[in-house]
Amino acid sequence: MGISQEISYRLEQLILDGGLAPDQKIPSERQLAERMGVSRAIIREALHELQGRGVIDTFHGKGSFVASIVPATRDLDESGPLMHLFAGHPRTMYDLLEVREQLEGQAAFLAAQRATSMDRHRLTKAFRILEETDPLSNAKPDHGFHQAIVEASHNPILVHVLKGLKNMMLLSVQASVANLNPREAMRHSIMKQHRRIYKAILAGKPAAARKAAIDHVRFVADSMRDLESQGAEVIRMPLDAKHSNSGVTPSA
Amino acid sequence: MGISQEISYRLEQLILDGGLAPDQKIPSERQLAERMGVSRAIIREALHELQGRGVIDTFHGKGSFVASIVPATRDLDESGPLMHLFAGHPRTMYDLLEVREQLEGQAAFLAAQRATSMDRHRLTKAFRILEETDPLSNAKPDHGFHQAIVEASHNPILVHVLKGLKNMMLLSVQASVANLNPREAMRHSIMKQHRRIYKAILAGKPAAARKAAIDHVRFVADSMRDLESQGAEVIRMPLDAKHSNSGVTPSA
DNA sequence: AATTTAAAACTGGTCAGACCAGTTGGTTAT
DNA sequence: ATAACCAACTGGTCTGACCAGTTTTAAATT
Repeated sequence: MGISQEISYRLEQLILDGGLAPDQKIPSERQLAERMGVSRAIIREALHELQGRGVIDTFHGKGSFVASIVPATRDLDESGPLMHLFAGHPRTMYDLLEVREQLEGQAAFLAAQRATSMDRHRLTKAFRILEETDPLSNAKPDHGFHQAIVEASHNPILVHVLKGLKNMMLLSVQASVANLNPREAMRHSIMKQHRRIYKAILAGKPAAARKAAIDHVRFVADSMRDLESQGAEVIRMPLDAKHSNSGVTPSA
Repeated sequence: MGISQEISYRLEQLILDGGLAPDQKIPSERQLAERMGVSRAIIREALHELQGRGVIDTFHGKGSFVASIVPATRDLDESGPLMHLFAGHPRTMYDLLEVREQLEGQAAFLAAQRATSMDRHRLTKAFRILEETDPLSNAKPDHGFHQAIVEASHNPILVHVLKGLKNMMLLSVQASVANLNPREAMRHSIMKQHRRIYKAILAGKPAAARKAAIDHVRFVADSMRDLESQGAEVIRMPLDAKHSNSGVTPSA
């Protein structure tokens, strides 16, 4: 074991021992370096390791903080530690949609055959809000609707996985639906798709619900693809050299 | 995000997408530094992050290597509390399978339409090993086969999600397939299913591949359900730190 | 020639000091 | 009081050197 490992171990120990509580600030790299009698490079390497393990989060100019153990279901604030990794890759958006397609489909399927009366009530409520809002200017209702569906599936794993994917989604693109071209035809299509999903679930038709959900996601994906081919800037990709610190700021 | 993160993303993507296979050596730090146009310090920090996530292992004087799949990656450790919540609840197993069903299906689908010649080669290799081994006494070949499929899908997100699910799987039950009742009929069924998946992918028939994969997972799930109803002890929950191996040895 | 040995030539590990780039808070000028 | 500004934080990156294992190469010995 190198010194770097030892340091990360000691830091981790420090955190776990209660010396440092979640969201608490960690001493600066220079301080740690001096206090532990080691170069700053080592400290940085150790911190990166902890960062990789999701133990801490680091912010330029502010410092490093102990990661909160539980994401706390906040809106778009934080996502899984590992999730950040894929975000920013150009292809990631479509990779995500390919996975989401199936999962949303399965969620709708299960919802259709498992939704309780309370689920149906919540779903209806979410759907009404959705219908009353412009789906292209506000993504939240859309969010709520899909969330209601997956929760009605009564599969915690599914809920968890989709939540993770949705977080990644937000990191890859500002807001999937919101960025779509506000053409009237498209707006109408999306509403129609939502209604189709909703009705299928309420009617207790799993197969139909699945198909409707899959078609919906696929439609969104295709729309984005079209937009992109038209030169619209939907996807950010800071991969190569002159990356310009694009897009999503955690605190905003 | 800093350059350091970007580098680790790029490396990660490279590894997950099959550019670098497990146990394969990663270029030296100095090489990477020059090739990616950054300082060696950055490379080291990026590597430490991957190291923290268990993606790679580093040895003084030798180099860094892609970690073998086996070691308990802290991947979905983000769901730490979640894990503890889920594990122990028998239903979790089936929740997992419900999700996996779709994902494996999608993986097979994509593999069928995207697999390169190298993918096919790896898949074939994995399949041969699978056929030569008793699927009920050793879960590793099964693992390898499914892994080869999902990697051939060329969707890093899918790879990641399925890996996470698989980890949760291992926590819920020692070894899904391995614990099945070694009835001759079942053994034959499973082999047949594997072959069906394999052929569909090689033949480039996405729809058929998906169906085969879904049927396979569903079959396993049903088998477990049957077993459980017969009073067999299928579901275990080892999550505790101490008890190392009481009962079934994962044949490590 | 075959074998042993020693020396390059790798690899990662650590250090030092410098400079860039965000963030923050206090001081000053308005 | 408010705005503008500057100084002192914070992390981010670069450079080049040197130490410490490992492997390869070439010389020395048998």
